[in-house]
Amino acid sequence: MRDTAQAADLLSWYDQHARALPWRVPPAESRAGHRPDPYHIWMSEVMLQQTTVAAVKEYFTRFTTLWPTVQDLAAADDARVMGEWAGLGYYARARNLLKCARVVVAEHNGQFPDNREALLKLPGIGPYTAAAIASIAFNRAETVVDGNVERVMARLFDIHTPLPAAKPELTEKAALMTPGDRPGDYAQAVMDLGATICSPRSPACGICPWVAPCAARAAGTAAELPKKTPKKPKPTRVGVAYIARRADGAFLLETRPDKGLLGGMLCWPGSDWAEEVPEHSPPVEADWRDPGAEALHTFTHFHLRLAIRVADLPRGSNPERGQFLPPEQFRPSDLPTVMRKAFDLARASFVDMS
DNA sequence: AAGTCGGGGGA
DNA sequence: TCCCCAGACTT
Repeated sequence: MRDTAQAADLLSWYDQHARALPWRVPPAESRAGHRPDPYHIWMSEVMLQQTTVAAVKEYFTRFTTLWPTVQDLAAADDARVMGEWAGLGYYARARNLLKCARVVVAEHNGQFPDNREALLKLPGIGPYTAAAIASIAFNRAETVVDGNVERVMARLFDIHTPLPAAKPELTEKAALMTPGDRPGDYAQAVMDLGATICSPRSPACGICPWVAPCAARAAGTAAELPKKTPKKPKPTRVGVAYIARRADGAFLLETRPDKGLLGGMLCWPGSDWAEEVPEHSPPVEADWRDPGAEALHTFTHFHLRLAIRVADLPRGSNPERGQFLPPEQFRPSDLPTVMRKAFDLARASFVDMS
């Protein structure tokens, strides 16, 4: 039942068209038996969860430069790692990244497990990432099922069941296609195919190595697959953020609790976010002014209109919330995007800031 | 099974 | 605008 001929067709396409990526071992070297650093594969795969290759590249280079080994990362300061992750989103990934690095060092002698089952036990590693590390880093015949693979399989077999209900069936088909030879290259090949040729809107069937066996191509349904169950509309929430600067240039900031939205991230103190601005008081008594602009931002499941208040504080100021960060310890790039937007709008209100 | 959790780029 | 992206985790 397993189809090795089609896998071979895809692999020869990959040998010619594999994208050069910072974490990737090119197919020529892979065929020669050279394996990538499991630490690099793990790092890239976690960053790539629901995130585009283009967005990940810079972060991957930065992280692996700052922390070249899993031991380096395990020893890193939490706030530093969260700050470097700022802007990439899904911040639970960064918290789990650190947890996972520390487990690998403490319980696995600094070596990533080489099989799917053991990898699955690690924080932040789910079915996809476990299969990706096992196949790509250790060349095990595990099947990766990401958004690309779901789309490719739905088309290859002309499956009209909507996602996520179709996931088990698509996973089964993907497993049947996975070869015993070069499974790591095959995993990357099938994802490259989905990313470059079997694209969501207008698939380039004319140059697809799998055009012959593709059932959706024959049926003329490729562009409308995979079907997905409709998603809910996003409500709008509102809130207020308070940006205060002390006379010595220190800003009043706080670190969010690990759980929930923007967990563990450096943020401006403020109200909760709801349909109406919740009852609240500013983090410190001050002459708050309104810069007259709101930060507009869209999260996964709601839109946010974040009003801003700005104040200059005297040296002896005693806030009820947050802590002062001196200017040499405050990098705006450590803020999640919505908070950086708010800061950019507030800058103009501090007359002596550019 | 459904909800939570970011952000950006392309159509 | 809307959709998508090398998903994981919680409820």
